[in-house]
Amino acid sequence: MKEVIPMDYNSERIEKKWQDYWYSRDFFKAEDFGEKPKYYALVEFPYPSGTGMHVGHFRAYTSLEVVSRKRRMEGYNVLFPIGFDAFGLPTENYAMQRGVHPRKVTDQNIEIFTEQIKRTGFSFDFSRIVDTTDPDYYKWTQWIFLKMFEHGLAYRDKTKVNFCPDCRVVLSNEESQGGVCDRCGSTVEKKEKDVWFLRITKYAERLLEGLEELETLPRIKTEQENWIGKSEGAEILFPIEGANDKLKVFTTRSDTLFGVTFMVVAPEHPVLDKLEGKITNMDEIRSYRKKAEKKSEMERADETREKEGIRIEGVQALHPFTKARLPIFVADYVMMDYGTGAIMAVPGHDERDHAFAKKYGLGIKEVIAGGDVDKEAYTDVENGTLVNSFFLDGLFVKQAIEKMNERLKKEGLGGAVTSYKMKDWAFNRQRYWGEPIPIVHCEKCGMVGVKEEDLPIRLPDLERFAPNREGESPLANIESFVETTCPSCGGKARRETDTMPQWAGSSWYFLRYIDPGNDSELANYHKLKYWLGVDWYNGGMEHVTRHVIYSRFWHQFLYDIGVVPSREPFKKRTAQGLILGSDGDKMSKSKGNVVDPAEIIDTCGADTLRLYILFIGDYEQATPWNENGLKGCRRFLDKVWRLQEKAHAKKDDKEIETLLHKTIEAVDTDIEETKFNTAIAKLMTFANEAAKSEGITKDTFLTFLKLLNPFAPHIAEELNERLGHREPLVKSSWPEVDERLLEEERITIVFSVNGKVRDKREVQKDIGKDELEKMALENERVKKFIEGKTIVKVVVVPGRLVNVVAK
RNA sequence: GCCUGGGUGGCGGAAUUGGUAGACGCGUUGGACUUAAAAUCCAAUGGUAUGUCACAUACCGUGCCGGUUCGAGUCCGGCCCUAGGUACCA
Repeated sequence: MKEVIPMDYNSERIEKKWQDYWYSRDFFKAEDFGEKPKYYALVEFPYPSGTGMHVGHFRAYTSLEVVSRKRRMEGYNVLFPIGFDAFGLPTENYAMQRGVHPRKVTDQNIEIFTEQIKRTGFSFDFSRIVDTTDPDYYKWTQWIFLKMFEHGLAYRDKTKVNFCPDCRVVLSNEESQGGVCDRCGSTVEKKEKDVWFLRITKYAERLLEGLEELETLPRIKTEQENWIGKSEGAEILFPIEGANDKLKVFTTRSDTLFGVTFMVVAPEHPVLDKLEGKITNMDEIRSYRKKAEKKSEMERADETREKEGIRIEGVQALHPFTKARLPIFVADYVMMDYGTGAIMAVPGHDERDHAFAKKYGLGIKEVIAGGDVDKEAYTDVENGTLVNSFFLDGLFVKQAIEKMNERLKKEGLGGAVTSYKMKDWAFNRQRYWGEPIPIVHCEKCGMVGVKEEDLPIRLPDLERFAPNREGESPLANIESFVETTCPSCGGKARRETDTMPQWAGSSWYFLRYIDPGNDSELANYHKLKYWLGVDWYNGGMEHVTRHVIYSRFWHQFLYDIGVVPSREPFKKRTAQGLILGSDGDKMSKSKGNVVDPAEIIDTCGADTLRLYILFIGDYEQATPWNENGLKGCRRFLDKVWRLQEKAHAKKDDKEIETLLHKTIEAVDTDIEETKFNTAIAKLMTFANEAAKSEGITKDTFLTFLKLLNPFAPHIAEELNERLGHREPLVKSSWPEVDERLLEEERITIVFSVNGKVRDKREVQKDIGKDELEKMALENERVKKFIEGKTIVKVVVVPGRLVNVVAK
C-alpha cells in the first residue's frame, strides 16, 4: 500500500472486511488436544430474548474477548465459546400471548443474537454453539437428572408455593409481591404441592471447601459462604410434659442452656398438629398460622419489627437437666426451614429473646456474668464467663459450649451439629418451555427413572401453552405424552409433567462446549481433561451466588460419578457491573432508556462500542451509559487512524520509547486485573503523546497496534496491513516489556510540613535518606512554614517524600 | 430486615493499597486554522478568599459524625444514601 494520504477512517467498511477475513478462515476455532497450552475463557451464555442483545451482554463479553485475543497473541490454544440459554418464561409467555411456538421464537432470536455477535467482531468459536433447548443438548441435562435421581439426590417432597387461582400457575416471590399476582392482580394463595428437590445440602460442606480453589474477589467468596451459611451449634431435645414427643431445637449457644426461660416454634412446626388434642387454644394458633402464611420470608425475618407470638396453652416443655417447666410460644420469626424450626429462648443473652420476654413478661435468667440482663441482653462471647449453670460455672463461653455438647451427647439429649442456611433446591416448574423431568409414575413401582436409551424425553408439540386447572404443567393436557409404560414393570404409568427450571441447562453448559456434537456421552472424558477447568469465567454480579453454586454442585456430582475429571469447574470468576440508562436508572422499556447496541455499531462502529463499553467505568461497578463518552472513544480511534501519518520516523524519541514500554506494562497488567478502563486510558495517553511528537517508528506503531488489537481489532488489523505487514495481528505475538526502559533515573520528591505539601524537587533516584532530609530542611518553602516552630521530627520515605513535623 | 458492594470536580471515573487527590474521557471557556461551519490542534478548567489579578498566595475539599497516625479517599467505630442478592426472574 503506497497511499500518501490515508483515506478517512471508514469503520463500517473496515469492520466488514476483517470480520469476513477472520470468520472465513476459522481463526478462532479451538483445537482439541492442541499442542499449545490451553486457555478456556468462558462468559455466561445469554438468554436470547426478543429484543436482541443488550449493552450488558457486550460488557460481559468484551472483557473476556479482550483476554482471549490477548491469550492467542501470547501463544495459547484458546477456547472461547458461546451458546444460548434458551428455555425460560419470557419466551413461553410470548408464545402464549401471540400463539407462536416457543421453538420458532427461540430460533429467530438466536439468529438475531448470532448476527449481532458477529457484527461486533467477537472471537468466539462459532463451531461449538450450544442451545439448551436442542433435544441433543437437553438429552444430557435429563441424563444428569436421572443420575442424580439414581443417587438419591433428586426427591419429591411437599412444600408451600405461591399460587394464583386465576392464572392457575405457581408464582415466584418476584411475581407475587405483596401477595398479589403480577399478571392478573388477584390474591395469591399458598398451596401445598409435591415438588422436586435436588439435595444440594448434601454438598454444602464441599461447596464451601471448594471455594478455596476459586480465584475471585473476596466478596464473591463471602457471598457464597453466606449463602451456604454454615453454622456450628448443637441440637438439644426438650421433653414435652405429658407427651412422648420431644421438641428438638437448634442453637449455636448451647452454653446458655441453663438460661432458657421459654421456647419458640415456627408456625409450620408439626408438633402443633401432633399435640392438637392437648393444646387448649388451638383456634387462636390456627388463625395465627394463617396470618403467618401470608407473610413473606423477608417480612418474617425483619429484625426491626416487634416480635409477636402466641403462647401455647395446655402444653409445656421441660428443661432437659433441671426439669423446669418452660412455656412454648408460636412465633413467625422462627423459620421452619432453618435449623429445626424450634428454638430455646435465652432472653438474658439474646437480643430478640430479650425483647420477646419483656413483651410477654417472661423470666430472664443470667447465665453469663458481666452485664445487667434485666436491662439488656448481654452478648459478649469473648470475655463472658458462665454462672448459675452447675457444671459450666466459671468457664468461658467457648469452653462451655464444648463441655455442654459433650454432656448432651453422653446423656442422649442431643449434641453438636452443623447447620446450613442453604436449602435444598426446588427443581421443577409447571411450565412447557423447559426440559421434561425424565421420571415415570407407576402405580406399582412408584417413581421410576426412564431408561437412558429412551432419552431425550422430547417436548411434545403444543398449540396451547396455558397450564391446566390444577396448576399443572401444560404437558399434563397431552395424553400422548402422559400415558406411557413403566420402564421397570412394563405396566401402565404416567409421565412426570413438570419441567426443569432454567437453572438446569446452565448448570453444565460449559462442559458441552468442550464436545458439543457428542451423542454417546455428555462430553468425551479426554477432551474434558484437556480443556478443564475453566481458566476464567465472567458473568453478572447477580449470578455469583446461585448460578455459580448450582453449577459447582452439578460439577462436583459429575466428578463423584466419574464423568468429569476435575473437582471444581472454575479456576477464576469475575463479575461485571450493570450498565444503567443515561438517567442512572436500570434500563427498561417502560422507562424508555434502553440503548440498542446494534444502533451504536451502525453509527460509530463495533470498535468504538467495544472500547467504550470497557472505558465506561470500573468494570465491577454499575455505571450509567453516556453518549458523549462514546464520542470520545470514536475520537480516539480517529486519532489512532491519523497516527499512520506519523509512523515514518527513523528513530523514536527517548520519551516515546519509555512511554511505549510503560504502556505495554500497564495495559498488560490492567487487562489481567479487569481494569480495562485504565488500560484504555493508557492507550489514549500514548496516542496523545505520539500525535504530538515529530514522528514515531513503524515498529513502535506496530507495538501500539498490538496493544490496541484486543480492544479494537478491526482498525488495528487495517492499520497493520497499511503499515505493509503481511502477517495479520490475529496471528501476531503480544509485545514484551523492556524492563530497562522502565527504570527512571530522576524522581520527584515531595516536601511537606505537618502533612501538607509545600514543595517538590526532582532528584536522583538513589539519593540517600540523610541527604533528602537535609534538602528538605534547607528548602526555602519548607523553612517558611516551620519558621518560629520547633522541629519535632522528620519522616523520610525514600522515593516519595519528606515530612517535617513542627510545632 | 439480612448478606455483599458502592458514595471522589459540572459528568463517567483515576489514585502505585497509609505518602503529590482528581490520570484518561466527556462537558465548558478562550485561542489557532477556515469566507463560514464541521473536523482538527493549542491552552485553561475542584471550591473559596486575598493581593501587586495573564500572576501569586492562603485556606477548604473524597456521603455525614467521631477516632488512630508525622500523614487518611485509603485503616477503625457509628450513621445516611444507593446498587446487587435474598431461594419458582434469569
